[in-house]
Amino acid sequence: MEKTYKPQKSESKIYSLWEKGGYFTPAIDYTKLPFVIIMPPPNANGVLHIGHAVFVTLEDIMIRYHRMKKDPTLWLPGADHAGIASQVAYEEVLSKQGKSRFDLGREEFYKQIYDFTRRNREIMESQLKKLGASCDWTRKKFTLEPQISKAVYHTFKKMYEDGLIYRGKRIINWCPRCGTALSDLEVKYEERTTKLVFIKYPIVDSEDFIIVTTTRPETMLGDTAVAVNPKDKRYKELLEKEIQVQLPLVGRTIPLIADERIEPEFGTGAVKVTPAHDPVDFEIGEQHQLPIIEVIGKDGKMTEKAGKDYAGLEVISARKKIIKNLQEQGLLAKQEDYFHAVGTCDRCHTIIEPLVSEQWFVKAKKIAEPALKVVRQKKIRFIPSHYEKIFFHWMENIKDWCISRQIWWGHRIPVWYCQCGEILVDVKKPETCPKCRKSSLRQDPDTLDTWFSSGQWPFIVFGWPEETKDYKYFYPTTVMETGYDILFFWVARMIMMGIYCTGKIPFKYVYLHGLVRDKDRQKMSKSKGNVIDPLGVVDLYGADALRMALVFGTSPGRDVIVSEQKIIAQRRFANKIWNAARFVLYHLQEKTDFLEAKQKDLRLTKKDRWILSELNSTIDRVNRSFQNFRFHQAAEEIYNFFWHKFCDQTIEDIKKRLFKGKNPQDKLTGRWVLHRVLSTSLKLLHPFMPFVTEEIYQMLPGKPKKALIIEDWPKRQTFFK
RNA sequence: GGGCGGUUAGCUCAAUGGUUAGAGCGCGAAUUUGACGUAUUCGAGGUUACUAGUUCGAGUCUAGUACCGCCCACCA
Repeated sequence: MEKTYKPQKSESKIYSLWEKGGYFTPAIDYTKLPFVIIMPPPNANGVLHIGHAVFVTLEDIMIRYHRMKKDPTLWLPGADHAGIASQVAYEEVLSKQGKSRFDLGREEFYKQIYDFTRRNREIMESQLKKLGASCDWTRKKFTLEPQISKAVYHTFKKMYEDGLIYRGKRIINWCPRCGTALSDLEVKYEERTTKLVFIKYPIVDSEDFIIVTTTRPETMLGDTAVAVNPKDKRYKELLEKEIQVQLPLVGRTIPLIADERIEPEFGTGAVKVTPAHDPVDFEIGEQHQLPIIEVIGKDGKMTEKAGKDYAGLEVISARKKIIKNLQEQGLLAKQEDYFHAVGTCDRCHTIIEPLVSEQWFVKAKKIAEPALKVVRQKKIRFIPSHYEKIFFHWMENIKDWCISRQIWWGHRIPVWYCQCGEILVDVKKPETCPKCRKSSLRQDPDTLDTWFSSGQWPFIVFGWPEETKDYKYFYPTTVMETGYDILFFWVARMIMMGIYCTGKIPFKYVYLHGLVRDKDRQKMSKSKGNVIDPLGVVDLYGADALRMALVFGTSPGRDVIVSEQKIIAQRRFANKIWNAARFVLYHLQEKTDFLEAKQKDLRLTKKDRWILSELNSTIDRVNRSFQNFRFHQAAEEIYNFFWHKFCDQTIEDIKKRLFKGKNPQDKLTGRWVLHRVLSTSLKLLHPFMPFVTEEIYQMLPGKPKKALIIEDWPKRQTFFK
């Protein structure tokens, strides 16, 4: 054995030993309940980062533990096409070549991005292996493969027929850069300083004005009313008179209306109403039946309806021009600095334009109710449990979910339009229109929100809606382990869609981990230059050290702090295990009589009995920690036991006996204790540090199994004198 | 505006109402020991943010205060 542990020499060899053994594929056993984790499919638009290493570590720990406990254990790997994210990523690649997706055309673009994601998937797969992920590669899935697409279409059709999916012209979040609608969740609010503008709107047949307050003066061109709170005394008289005001610069007259939603304390208490470009105004407009005048287009520029002075201008330049023109006409009351949150695109940080547009929506409230119910009934448990409250709060206030995206990369919406006006929803293109019998059907050009498909992941990976053997045995799954940052995006949707589609909860436990931060608690990002590349760490210090560093000193739901120091500390531990084993194996190989030794052959000392009892209580504590999803605690227990009890005390103690002892029975006992404690420790350590423990196990004399990965999880054992 | 967390050693974090509140790193000292210098041994370092309560017993439970962080949200 080498003097120090060299992970580079063992890891790939060990991984292929496991792969060749077929240990990652569970045997279906109807007499047993399976333990199942569906891997959160990494986005196929890049390589793995440290955040992925966190989920690999946590999930692999659970998987290896349950596999050793002899539960039929399945960890199903996959990859996500990640609609907008991948399209944005590939458009960046193209723009470096001076091209856009329009230069390629839809078909070619799709083909290229497919290749791009396929290459990434191959890299990711090899990276997962380097991290030691013991997932079942025979069952790996990709969200855009035909069988998955078919299931996604099936769900769309089912929901459409059940009236849960509808098409409507409503106000949505539009990213002018990505050129697509977004769901509310994909809008990130960023605090910015802008101007709060006070504009005088002249009252018709009067010398007076109403001063409105706005942060978006350019949208005034599309105003169709001015609104105040009905309880606002300042405007009581004007409301009673049912006055009209004249829209500055445009000249149109618009009514003064009353609406409860207007806060009298804000600005002057009077607000312009632009149903086409503000979500609240849209609602007010619907209620008061106001016309919708769209003055900003999907390109982020002013439209024809904005008038010839402004048409074609970017929003920002239109704003400047409007302020200037208002000022010239003496209609600008004042301007002040204003600090508030503006919606930006989650992917590209461009300011979101609320626009009225025809899109597909899911009636979320309907499917949210049963999801809320099962969590309230504790049929699904969150770890840590306080995320339940966060989940409730979001689910109780859920709004309709816009699922159509004007991008090319993703599942194309399974809807066909006929010239006769008929809308056909099906899993595949209908031959002819059943109404007019024409065959010139045109498919909806849009694609589905990525989360619409990933929301079905826990069951479509098993071939649902077919009642496959896998589906029947492995679904519902056991644990959904993922980051808290996608609780709403993903977890909530999986629960809703799981119950809706299959009538079953998709998983029993939701374990949420935190974000990875550096030792100064900074989020890791390329621009900050503080990213830790997990594969670089593996090459330098070994996968075991990385895994242990990611679990040590963390707790569920809390952010994970990693530093190189912490990884180095765990590499030292791997080396400690190695060297302890080196010592023990040296003595075990000398004489293997301990393998046949019965209890009566042994003469256990007080210290021997102490370490055996410590081993027992370590097993108990580790088991308890596993039951409570406290993996860090389990890791720390074994670390402490192995290093500070077994190495520091027992090995030092038995060392004397083996070198200087005269009595062969004492020596045999020493070897027996060393073997017993080392081999049990290897099992306890294996879920956390699979490589070094397997490497040592392979050298263990009289090993009962071909590999440690399929060993039996240790049980407490009682020894008498 | 609403909600959810956090505040424990110099730093980053653990701790299921129950011994003397623990790790890692860092710091100080010793040790070349027959597995390990990527080491070992020993040590210093804490009013568990603050105030009041519940309890035989509180870092842990309750209420409040102060800071810090995150999430959600239609003050335009």
